[in-house]
Amino acid sequence: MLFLKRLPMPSGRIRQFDIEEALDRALEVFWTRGYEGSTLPELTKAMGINRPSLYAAFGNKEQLFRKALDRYQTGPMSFLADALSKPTARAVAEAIFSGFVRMQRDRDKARGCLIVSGALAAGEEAETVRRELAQLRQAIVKTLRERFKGAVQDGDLPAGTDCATLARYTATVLGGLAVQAASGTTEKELRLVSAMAMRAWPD
Amino acid sequence: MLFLKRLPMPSGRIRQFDIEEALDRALEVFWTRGYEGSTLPELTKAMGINRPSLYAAFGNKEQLFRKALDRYQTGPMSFLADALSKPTARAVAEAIFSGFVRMQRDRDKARGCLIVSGALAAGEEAETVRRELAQLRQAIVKTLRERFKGAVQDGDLPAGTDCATLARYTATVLGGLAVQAASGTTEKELRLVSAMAMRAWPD
DNA sequence: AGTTTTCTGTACCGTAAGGTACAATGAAAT
DNA sequence: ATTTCATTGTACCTTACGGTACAGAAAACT
Repeated sequence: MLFLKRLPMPSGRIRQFDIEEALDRALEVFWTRGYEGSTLPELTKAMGINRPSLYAAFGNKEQLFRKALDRYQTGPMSFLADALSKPTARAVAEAIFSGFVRMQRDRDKARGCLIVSGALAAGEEAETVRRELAQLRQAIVKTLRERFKGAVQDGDLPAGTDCATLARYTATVLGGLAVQAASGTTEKELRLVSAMAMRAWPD
Repeated sequence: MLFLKRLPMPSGRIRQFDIEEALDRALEVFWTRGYEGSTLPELTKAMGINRPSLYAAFGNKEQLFRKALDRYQTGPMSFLADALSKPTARAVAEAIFSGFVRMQRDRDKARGCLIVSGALAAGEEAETVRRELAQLRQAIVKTLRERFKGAVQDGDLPAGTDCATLARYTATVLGGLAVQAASGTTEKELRLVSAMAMRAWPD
């Protein structure tokens, strides 16, 4: 006899907080402080929950960071994936830069980019997170490269274009904008830099 | 009656280690781990000294970091100040990019740039260091802007050039290269990106 | 109603962080 | 040889970290 798994009928006390809202608050802390710089007291205070609730809902600090990172990519950073569907390679890059610059708007403490400042250099205990972020940055380069290769086949980009370098240049400017944003550079200034960066574009 | 200050005659046990060599080792640790990620055990082990020696010679962790940062600027990063004396604005930018790329050569763990990855986002206790690094990054932009303004007056750059944006673009690419280097991008790849970045240059 | 089950809050655990007291060491000065 | 005094090594301090035990609270099931 087979027993069907009862999916969502746990009984017991229901969660007193919204799990996605708490995740947004955690994201804000990680964004501002980085992975290592974010402490459990600061996280729990920002999330409005206590420690055992955090661990029950998210596992531990590292898993919480990963979930916040996912939410970052599908939320504030969603312009990146969206940009890929722009018609031309140039439009893709423009959408990425302008999307990032716009994302910095009205942001108080959490300036820059979580994928960059989450853990650029870190201690031994944060090595895993650091390495994962580095891989993610490289994965973004790879995605861009594939997109640009398609653009060459479409005749959008000139034949013989170095798509790998074009992708790395795009990622480099994006990362550079993140560093600038974290240094207090204003939105308007970032926009001017983005426009200048596009002058390097082929054609 | 005036007493002359006896300058270098302390008697007592002499220091058993070379203070500049120890500083170089500390720099390597900060470079790899960032300010927060560098622990006293790792620092003292790398420096080959014990804790009281470190505190006697350098003050504390924060002051040690500042001294390592100074040494970084006058050592590995000296190409930046040197680049300013290049004859043209374009040559300045080229020297900065190629200097940074060359600096990454033969570097094992300490990839990237201390000014960027030392403390991009950090906890409360590292706020001072983080802010100082952000100011330093902005100071670099200012220095470049002044250099480029001079280039306009020399007729090297076209009249009406937006020197502030040009300076910020240069710093953005440099910061982006630092992020890329910290992500494992190779020297050759960085060189190609640098060349592409120069395509945005005026004229 | 009572039982079950999950979440919440307090209070705590072990560990590691940055920093220091203090006695021992050893080179220079007398 | 003795005194002097900064450096060295051990051992320790306080504090804060990430993580958890456990009892109380509250919603669903019987």
